[in-house]
Amino acid sequence: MDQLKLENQICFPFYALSRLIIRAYQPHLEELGITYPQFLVMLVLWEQDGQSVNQIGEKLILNTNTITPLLKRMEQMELIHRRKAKDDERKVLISLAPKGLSMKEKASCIPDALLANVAGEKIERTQFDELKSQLNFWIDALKKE
Amino acid sequence: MDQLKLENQICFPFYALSRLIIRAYQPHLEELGITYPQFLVMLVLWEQDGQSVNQIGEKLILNTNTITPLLKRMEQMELIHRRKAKDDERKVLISLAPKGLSMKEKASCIPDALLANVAGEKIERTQFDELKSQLNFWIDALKKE
DNA sequence: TAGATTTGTATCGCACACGATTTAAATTGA
DNA sequence: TCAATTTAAATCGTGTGCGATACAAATCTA
Repeated sequence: MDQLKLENQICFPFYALSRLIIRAYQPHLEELGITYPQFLVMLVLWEQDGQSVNQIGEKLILNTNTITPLLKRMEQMELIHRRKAKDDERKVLISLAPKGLSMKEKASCIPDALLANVAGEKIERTQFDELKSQLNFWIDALKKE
Repeated sequence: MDQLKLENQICFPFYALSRLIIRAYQPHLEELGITYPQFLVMLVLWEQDGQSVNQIGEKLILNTNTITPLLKRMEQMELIHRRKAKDDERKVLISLAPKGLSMKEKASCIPDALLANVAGEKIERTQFDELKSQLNFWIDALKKE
């Protein structure tokens, strides 16, 4: 029955780390006035402005029932605009509002600030990329389920 | 500005994997009638029965404002009992009810079933432990924040 | 081309997460 | 010893996540 011990679970560390990471982000994101999932949406839009709800959801692996209210809150905050696509009235296109666009500069230092805080100089770049590719292997495996 | 690309974030994979893992667990946990966080509480109690709310929260890295309602739901389902500690009336001790205790046997096959489904034979035990120890390094680093 | 199906988004209900605050019991200290 | 402090849970409000469902626009098909 040892596989039922918490310390022997591979899944719990992912669950715990995910929340700890979001916690670590929070003081930085508070200055921007957004949450972590909202920050992820901003990342996706900064990379490519004007995407449909579905496109954003696929990249973040989130369903519309999560993203729709999230985007509405971001619209309220005047970070983004929501408008129907002309070629397909079912689609809702999300684009950056001025406030959301200008936030990019302030956000650019966050990833580095976090790494500096948490890992110090202990993490090597190569070790880092190795870990990331391992994580992506798992993500792909689980997405196919 | 490349560090603002989603694919260059180390944090997003953890966030995504955490949710994908919970998704993968769900069909197995559905048979038991519990959720993933509830399953984690069961793991903690199966390992050691009769712990305080705080003790459980520390192990799962969750605050009482998350655990208290979660435990109340589990009490409703007759999986656990909640009673005040005799030596310290502030503490609420959580213990396994018969239904929660007998669930252990049915749950014992879940971890293996998941690994078999997802990873097939591709994951070596050693690689597995290596990953786990890396995750724990990060967890410890972030818990100290 | 009209009815059936698919697609894109939204809605509903429930269960986490968590910051901030509250309450009551236990402990501390002048 | 008794008021101040600390500690353990609970409560409140907001924001995700997600299964199930609804609904309208677009597409398919007989």
